[in-house]
Amino acid sequence: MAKPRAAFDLRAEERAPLSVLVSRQLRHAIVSGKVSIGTELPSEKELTRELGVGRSTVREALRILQAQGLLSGGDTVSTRRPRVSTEEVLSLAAAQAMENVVRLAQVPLADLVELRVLLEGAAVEAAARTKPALADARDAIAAMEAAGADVEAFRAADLRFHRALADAGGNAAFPLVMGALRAAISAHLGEALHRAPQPRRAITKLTREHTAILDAITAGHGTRARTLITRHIRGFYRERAR
Amino acid sequence: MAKPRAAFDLRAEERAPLSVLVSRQLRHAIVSGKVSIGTELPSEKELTRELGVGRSTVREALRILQAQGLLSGGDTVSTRRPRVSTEEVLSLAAAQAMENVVRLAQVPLADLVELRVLLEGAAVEAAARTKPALADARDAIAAMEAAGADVEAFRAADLRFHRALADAGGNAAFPLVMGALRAAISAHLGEALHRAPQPRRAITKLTREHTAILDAITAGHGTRARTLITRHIRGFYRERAR
DNA sequence: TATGCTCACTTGTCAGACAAGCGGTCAAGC
DNA sequence: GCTTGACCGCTTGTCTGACAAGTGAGCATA
Repeated sequence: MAKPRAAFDLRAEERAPLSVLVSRQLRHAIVSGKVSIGTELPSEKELTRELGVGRSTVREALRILQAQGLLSGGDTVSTRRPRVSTEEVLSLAAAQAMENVVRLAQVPLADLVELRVLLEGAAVEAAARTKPALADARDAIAAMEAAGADVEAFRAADLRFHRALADAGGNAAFPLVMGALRAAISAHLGEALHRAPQPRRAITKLTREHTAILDAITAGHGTRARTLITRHIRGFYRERAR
Repeated sequence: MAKPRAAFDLRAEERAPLSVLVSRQLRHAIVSGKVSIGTELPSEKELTRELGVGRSTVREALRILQAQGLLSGGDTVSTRRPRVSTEEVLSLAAAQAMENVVRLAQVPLADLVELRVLLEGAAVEAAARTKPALADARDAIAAMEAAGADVEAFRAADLRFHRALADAGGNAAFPLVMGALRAAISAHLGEALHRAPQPRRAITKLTREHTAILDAITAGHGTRARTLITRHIRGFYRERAR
């Protein structure tokens, strides 16, 4: 296709652009842990030399990895070297991917909400059994009580609370899926809470529900916690969604 | 940063490479449905003209969207125009993103399996209530019975069966998450079935379990179906893993 | 010692070049 | 008339060279 094609021994079978091959190679090095999290990559020119391909190719490969979330751009503007992402960034990328699918496939909001109910229900039930530390959830509730009518502050605290619950389930996969779900859901829902006629009242009600859920967990009442959170989530969406 | 910067009225606040801006713009056009699925994009040169940016920039933007799964390369080799992806392709990309996270975050296999149990359990329970058409699942079982000792054929049929169950749950979000999970799980597990000492026997056993699950669903025994599939999945992974 | 200047290096972007493959046109041959 | 083969343009993939702008390190000066 182009000139040198470097020292790659690509099987003629596998017809993929060089840039894709390069990105795969780098991806493999990353996910296999060969280069650790937070590492700065060499400059583009160095990569050009090391990989034996042109800079455009290297750049395209980097862009692919960046889009997949495996690399995240540095903070400075001009000298920013891409770094191997933290899982934080990566799960953000996964969330966005999920959101893309959900939007393109036009998954109904109700289905997303039911999935959320299922996951969070399972998480709180597990938490009631294992009784992990729930300081974060407690803090979040305190923040909600302090929020008053500040919708934005409440939203942030609500996020923290539900994330804490997902973590408390003890299953590392839950928070990841929940994160993806959250992005997809809020894409549907937008800023529904802002449209509430009486934000202060709504916030108070939701906060009370949160407290009840947390109490049920700490008391070890798994089934009750599940019922409460199911009602909590369903109720919220029933009210807000259209 | 570069020369023309085109007719974009980007706020100086938002410091992002032009290629990223372009990709965002295109992404928006896609997910908002402005360009429909399967549409072929204009050639790179045309995009260059339309967007007022250089070809490298356009190419990087396209690569980003491709990595996100929003665009998929055509089938021909040289004249392949990127097309707006089907959800099929997109959910594949989401699956890969999920896999990245899972591997980098080192989510334990057991957690993934439990999540799968939860989802499929809920799906079959729902299916037992709603009794949707399950012809696909039945076909898949027939294919398994015909597979004999052909591990690859069995795997394909197994995939179809479980996908059919996920679909049967009636929740459009399930199959998407399941797809993502599957990629992550098989990344962990590799080709475990191939290592089974007696593939034929293992296949027969699994097929029997599948049949029992399907029967329970069609009989409307939701709880039983859930129990069976839970055992089925857990058992499989307990045997295969490690 | 603190401050400011200069310079090398980096990324972002563009323009131009070429190889290879695909599709259509058009003429020659049956 | 229909098939076949050469040819030409367009497209993608890749490389190279160029330049603007920003960053940071080293160095000179107050």
